[in-house]
Amino acid sequence: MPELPEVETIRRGLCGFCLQQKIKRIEVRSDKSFIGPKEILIGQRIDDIRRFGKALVFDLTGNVSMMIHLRMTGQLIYRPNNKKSDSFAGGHPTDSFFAELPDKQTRVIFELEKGTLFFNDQRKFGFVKVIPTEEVEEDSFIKSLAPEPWDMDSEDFYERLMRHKNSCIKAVILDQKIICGLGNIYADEALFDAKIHPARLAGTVTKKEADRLLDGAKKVMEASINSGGSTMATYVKADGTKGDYLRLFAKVFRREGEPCERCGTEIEKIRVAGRGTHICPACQKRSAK
DNA sequence: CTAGGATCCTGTCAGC
DNA sequence: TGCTGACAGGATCCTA
Repeated sequence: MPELPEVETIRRGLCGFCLQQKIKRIEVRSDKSFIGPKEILIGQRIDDIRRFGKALVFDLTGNVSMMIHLRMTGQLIYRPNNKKSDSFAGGHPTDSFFAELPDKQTRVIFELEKGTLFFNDQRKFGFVKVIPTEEVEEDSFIKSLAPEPWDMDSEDFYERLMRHKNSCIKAVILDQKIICGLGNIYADEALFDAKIHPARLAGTVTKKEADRLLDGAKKVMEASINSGGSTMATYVKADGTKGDYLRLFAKVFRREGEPCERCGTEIEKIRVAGRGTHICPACQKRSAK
């Protein structure tokens, strides 16, 4: 569920809390959520946290890394040993951010020197995977990722769309092998920004529209990253305040029934590519413009 | 090769 | 209250 901006926000946040800490102990509470030998991570120090699309890679000493993918419902929550210090939570927003941990959804616990990192994941689609550091780029998931919008020029993007002429444009931009970083929220927001109906076949998208869409994708994800809190990652102070960042940010996502801020038409929720999809039916016509 | 749908798993919510 | 089905901020696998 976390998309590129959330994962980037988590990366930055966790860097501030976990770098240079040793992993003292790992408790795996769900075998499905942890792939590989956990023993070789014990005693290693966290040197760096990298991001590949929506996946995080923790590089440890000893030439070993661990990839963490949150998929739909994963969360990473850091709690300091000193309860007066700030904690950090990011990922699928639930009350676990503020709860006593571990809780029912805790799948892996990383005990560090100064605190504890909890990997929570309601649906168990996410995972932690141990990989030798020099093989990270060869991992089949990471290897298959397309460039992010900032690293793709508009001609390249248009050509990629035209390779999937008969798929809905929304399905195409959700495919991480075609363009990397968008998920269900930012796909809807980018299509709204570019005034393109999500159910249109990619082959009907003009070059000019593709340019707008690529710009829109950059714009909505940048805005989210720059908002600091992003849409769901959030710093949790000792007094724990909750904020709905998504509502501040999203123009269409989960706004069905509300007026479009561009034209006042009621936002609708439809189904495209098997996913809940939010559009302004007036701004996003089914034909090219 | 592409395109579509089912699937992994758990929880919540609307409707009866 | 209790049941049922739909749905969920992702990605893969299977089928045609």
